[in-house]
Amino acid sequence: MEGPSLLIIKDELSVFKGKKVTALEGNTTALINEFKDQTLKEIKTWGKHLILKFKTKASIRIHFLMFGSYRINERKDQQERLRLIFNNGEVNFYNCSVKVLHEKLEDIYDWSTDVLSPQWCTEKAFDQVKLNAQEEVADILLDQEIFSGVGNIIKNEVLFNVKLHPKTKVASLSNKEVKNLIKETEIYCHNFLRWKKVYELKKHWQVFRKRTCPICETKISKEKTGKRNRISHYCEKCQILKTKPVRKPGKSKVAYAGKTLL
DNA sequence: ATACATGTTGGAGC
DNA sequence: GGCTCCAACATGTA
Repeated sequence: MEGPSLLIIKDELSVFKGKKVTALEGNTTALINEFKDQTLKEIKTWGKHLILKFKTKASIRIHFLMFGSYRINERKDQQERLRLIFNNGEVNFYNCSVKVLHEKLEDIYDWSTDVLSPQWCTEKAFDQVKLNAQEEVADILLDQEIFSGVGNIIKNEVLFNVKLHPKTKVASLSNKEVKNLIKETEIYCHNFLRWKKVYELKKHWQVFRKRTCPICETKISKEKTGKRNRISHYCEKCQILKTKPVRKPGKSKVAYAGKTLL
């Protein structure tokens, strides 16, 4: 479940805004009793976090991880992790992480890193990316402190769109390329949301779980990359592995480490 | 049908 | 203390 999907859930849950929770059920180990008879004040998201904020100021945070799911006014044939019953209906969450937050949300969340937030700040993202020069681009896009909400689908599709090999190091990119990467990530997140709303997200996948490149028909490579060890789907022909040219001191000629120039 | 994957956390080990 | 690695969680899909 990636960031854009949470905006859809947030929207669907808005029917419960201002309603009182009459009962809570489920096998979560989080201490949720305090929310009985409390009024849901606001539904927020931060990246992949779904935050249900109550009038008391305490919140329930849901993270869907890889296999989380939910149903509104409907139950799956499966033990729910958390069920919230309101007078006008109920929501069920499955296989997710549930956490109770007592902190002020502004104290623990920085919405300027949330790609889909109105507060999203591309300049901040630029600075953060530049601070991680040694990282591979595939790893940096999954960094939730920089690109909150970006998941592996978005990562792979964005890297294809900007024609960068997932193992390219940030240090090998020009400032212009970094800015472009950030802008394209923002654009793809908005497209993801738009496409998902009309059930045509998969139709737009170009490399993620695809067999061949839509441009050159080369077989899509699929391998785990980077320190995060997540699958990267990419076209080795269209997506360039940029490497920083090593310059010999005092000479303008480009040297290639380890290779003999003939 | 077996393996993999829209993800993160916490603990072990160094 | 900090860093890295890996198990754990759990289920729909290929």
